Amino acid sequence: MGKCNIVDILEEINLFSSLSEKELSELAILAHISQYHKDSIIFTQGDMSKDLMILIDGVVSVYKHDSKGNEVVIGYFNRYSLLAEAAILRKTPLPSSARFETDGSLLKIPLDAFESFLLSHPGLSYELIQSLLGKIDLLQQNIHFNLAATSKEKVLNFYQKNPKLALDLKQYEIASILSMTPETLSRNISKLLKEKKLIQSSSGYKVS
Amino acid sequence: MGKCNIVDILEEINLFSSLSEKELSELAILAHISQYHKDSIIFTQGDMSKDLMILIDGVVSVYKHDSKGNEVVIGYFNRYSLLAEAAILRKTPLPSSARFETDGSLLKIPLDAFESFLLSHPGLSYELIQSLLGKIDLLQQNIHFNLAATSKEKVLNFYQKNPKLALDLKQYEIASILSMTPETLSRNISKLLKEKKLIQSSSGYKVS
DNA sequence: TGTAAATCTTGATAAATATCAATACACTTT
DNA sequence: AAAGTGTATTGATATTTATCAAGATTTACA
Repeated sequence: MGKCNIVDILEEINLFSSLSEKELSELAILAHISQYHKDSIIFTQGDMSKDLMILIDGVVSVYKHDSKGNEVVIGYFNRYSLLAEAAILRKTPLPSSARFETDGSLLKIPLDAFESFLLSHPGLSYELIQSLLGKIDLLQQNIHFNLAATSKEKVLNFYQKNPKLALDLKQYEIASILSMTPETLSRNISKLLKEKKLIQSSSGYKVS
Repeated sequence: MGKCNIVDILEEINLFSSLSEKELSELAILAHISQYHKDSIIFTQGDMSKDLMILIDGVVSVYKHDSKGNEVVIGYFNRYSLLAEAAILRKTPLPSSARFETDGSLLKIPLDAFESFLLSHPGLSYELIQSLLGKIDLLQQNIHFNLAATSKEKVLNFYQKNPKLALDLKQYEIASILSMTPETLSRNISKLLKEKKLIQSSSGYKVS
């Protein structure tokens, strides 16, 4: 904490790519970094946040609880992801909870400071808009896919799009992301292996 | 077309609420309005659009085709909705198709003109960000809901959230939005009527 | 008003996924 | 190597939703 250079970190974040060194150091004064241990809860559904949060290190899972109390994982995030930015910027209660799955750290910028910074730095608005557009795109893909796809298609798509994540996660964790049971996932993996759409490698499954 | 005053229309659009009369008339020079008849196709999945599109009048349905070729309606839009803004602003192919369900009209602003206008009017960036955040919120709610909900919950939720739309649409259209069959919708309406969670009124169903 | 077309409902059956239970496998720890 | 724990697979069954087919109801309009 004390010894990390916040400017160096800010430089890596796409959202801030339009800012000069000088502007970055102004921003650095507003921001601070917090360290977290594995399994720390970052926020809980219904919370309000006064800080914008950017994940700097580690893996974070974002999840909700369904009507039966089951945890449904919405997604896993890593380095330089904005967390729950829509609710935070709109000052509405957070729609989900988040937890560190590994040790990690978070950059926090007080929302009011960020907002005035935004007003005085038009280039930042542009980057923020791009970032939000990217998010909308992802969400829309997600919706369309989930509407149209069978379990088998979801499984294949997951391994195609997240080969790296697939290696790290347990099957029951993948099942939770795909909102199906581990049994259904297992059965569909078997089918895809038989159809040679997935191939088994030493440490997991690969596509093709 | 000839006789509508574009400035008057622009004034009604939230996105442009921060602009002065003078700025609105600058923008009006860039924009134009097109009239459409019922059933006109506005764009087709895969198209690129060089114009930002804002719905001025009429009802537009946005839809995709699933793997079996069935049309899946993603949503119905009315007055002052931005259409497919994420793909258009990112200059990526449109992820869905859109069609007028009634006669109507569309305001179009060439994308490059809009972009330079955006750069020179920071207040507009702010409004655009708010609009995008609202969209993200909606999409996230949609995802979370669809993950967790049974058909019956989806039906009840639809009538709660869209009482007005529910009156206008045929049941098979509602079924398509909820991505279930008309039969399933009909059976769930019956159940909800029995449980008195929906009440039958002269011209449709109401909640409670 | 009467008829045809469109829409909605109901029933029987099929298909997909969840649930529950048992077993198999893999990785630690000793 | 054996025991134990966590994870994955398999089978039997239940539940949910889709599909197909037939009827009932509503709407349009001639």
